[in-house]
Amino acid sequence: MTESLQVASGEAGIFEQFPGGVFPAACSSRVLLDHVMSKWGVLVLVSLTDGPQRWSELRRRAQGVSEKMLAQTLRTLEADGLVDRDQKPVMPPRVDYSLTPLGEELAEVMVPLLRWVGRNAEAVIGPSDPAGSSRSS
Amino acid sequence: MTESLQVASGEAGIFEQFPGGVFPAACSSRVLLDHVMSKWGVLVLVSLTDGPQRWSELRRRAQGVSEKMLAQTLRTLEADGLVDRDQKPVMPPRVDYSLTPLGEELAEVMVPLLRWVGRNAEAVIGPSDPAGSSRSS
DNA sequence: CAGAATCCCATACGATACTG
DNA sequence: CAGTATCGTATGGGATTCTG
Repeated sequence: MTESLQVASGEAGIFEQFPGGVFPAACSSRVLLDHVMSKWGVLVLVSLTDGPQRWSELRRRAQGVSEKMLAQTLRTLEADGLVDRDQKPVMPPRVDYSLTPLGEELAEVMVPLLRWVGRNAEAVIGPSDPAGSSRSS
Repeated sequence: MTESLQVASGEAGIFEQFPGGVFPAACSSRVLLDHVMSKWGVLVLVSLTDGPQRWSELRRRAQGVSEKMLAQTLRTLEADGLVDRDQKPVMPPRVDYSLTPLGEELAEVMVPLLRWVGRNAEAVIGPSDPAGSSRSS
């Protein structure tokens, strides 16, 4: 039971990498983890899996994202070298976002996770009960 | 380029599952995604990969987590059927947390992502510059 | 169309104190 | 030890307005 996961992941456990804890607090891993696992970061990255997309396209596909958060997310991912921004000097302006090679690499390990969530969400959470299991405080 | 990811993930693209967008807003997938990708949810799940652990152990390993957030995270993950809570009726109290079979399944797709982040964090973020790439607003 | 800037609120989160 | 309860702050994040 305990070691099955480490075998399944193909190599030794993740804790050989970080013996003291999961990830040391306040290290670069935590920062990147927060960027990448952020609510909108995940959706943007996975959306771009489908190929280069424009701003308005991303807004539609990552349903519910505000302009502010989309801009902030894209700037963060771009600064991290995961997303490429291609602005065409035309009028009206046209900007295409796409995954960098590094971003594609990340997406390769992200997509299986998303697919798992998609498969198991209804069984775990329920058909349509967003309030049911998010009772905080 | 565009389709390489879908090939790499072993099956068709994730968008056959959700043609309209990444995930429809306000559906169960989003809820589970938020639970699972939450800052502490990730660390707790991955920490439990190493086997059953006690409350105080989890607090130490998920460095920086507050008691409040650890409790909240564990309750959410338990309600989702990802984490099992085993309270022994002894004094002083002893509680062991472990992954359920479903949780182990999730961890199997989560660990590769964490390993990728661990490998690439320094190259992407920098050795120790948490402020450098998180300039928001 | 593709954003930037501003305002403002909800809540995520941490610190502290208390309990079984 | 393993939590709960309460409080205060920081920040995430939406709505709106403005610009090239």
